[in-house]
Amino acid sequence: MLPGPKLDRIDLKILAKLQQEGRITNVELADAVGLSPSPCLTRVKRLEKAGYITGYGAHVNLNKLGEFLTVFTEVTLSEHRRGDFSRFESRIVKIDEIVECHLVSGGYDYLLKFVARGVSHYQSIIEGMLESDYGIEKYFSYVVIKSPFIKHHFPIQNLFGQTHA
Amino acid sequence: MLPGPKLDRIDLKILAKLQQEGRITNVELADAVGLSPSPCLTRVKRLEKAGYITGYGAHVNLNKLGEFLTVFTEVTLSEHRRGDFSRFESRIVKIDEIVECHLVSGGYDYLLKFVARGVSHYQSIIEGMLESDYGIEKYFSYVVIKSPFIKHHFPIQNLFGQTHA
DNA sequence: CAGGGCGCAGCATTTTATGCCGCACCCCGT
DNA sequence: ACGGGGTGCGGCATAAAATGCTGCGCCCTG
Repeated sequence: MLPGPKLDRIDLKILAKLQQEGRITNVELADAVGLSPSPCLTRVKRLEKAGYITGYGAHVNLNKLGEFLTVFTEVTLSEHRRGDFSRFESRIVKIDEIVECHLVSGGYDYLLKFVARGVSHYQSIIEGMLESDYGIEKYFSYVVIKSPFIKHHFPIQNLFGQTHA
Repeated sequence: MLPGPKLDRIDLKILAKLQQEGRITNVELADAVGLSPSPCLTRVKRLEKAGYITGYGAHVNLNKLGEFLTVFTEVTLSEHRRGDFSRFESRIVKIDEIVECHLVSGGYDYLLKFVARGVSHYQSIIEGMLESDYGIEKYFSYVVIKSPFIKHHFPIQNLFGQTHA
């Protein structure tokens, strides 16, 4: 038994492949994982329906679109009661420019990732958050100068099997 | 052939759509952006070739695969000479478990994102980096407890037009 | 050893991808 | 204003892929 309840080796190969080539044809995918198209498609549909695959997306090169600003922002909430977290989360998810939200352990509460037109745009979003009742005690911004790499996939092969390969 | 004004409104709609539905059929995409399939496909191919679209990927639900560890790590290099940065970057890109690398302004140099099997796995990777000559002066780890949301797309519509729509 | 269920390959049909063609529109030069 | 050239679009024909159906072999179980 490899992973959780119902994923075999072939399922993992499918996930790994689709993670890196999301628009591969089912015919090619089937060949890559050693199945014929029919059962391969069946598995993909099953993985989608079961929630292992939550969607597909093109990787758009932001830098080619223009000069935009990416910022990682550390946020500390002023209160840490039941509800303060969910309230904060439910509000920021509506802000398009906040593309990621992580609750972390350590010196602060949330690590957010922003994508904005520039510093003034970013600043206006932050100010809006401070003025409204988001429950923010303090924040700190780390402007991204460059992203040497962003792999759009995690190492499925390393997360499994590595121990008894 | 300057890289800027090569994209018209339709191109942006294509990018926005593919960002969120990377496996949409060309027929549906064409309909969504108001073109017939032929010119739509031509544009997509052009956007891919020109580097606006760098690839496609499935969004795999890591949590459903098991209990894994995601960590954001702040790294400060010991030296900041020409070459120290590129050397560091060229080495860490080879580590599968490091899925993102951002050079930031502020209190440290790099913000890295790790995905590992657990703390011991993460620790072994970090130790390997410290023992080898990566040029790391110090680091700090922020373990991700939960990721309330990760949008796999940035707000193309907001980054444009908002100012002169 | 026999019965039942599951997953796979093969096949037929529908849908999509892709390349080709002629037409309309726009920009330019005359 | 008129004519020529280039670009991009829609329509059409063909190749390829997606999809649903069917029968077979394997494995578990009694």
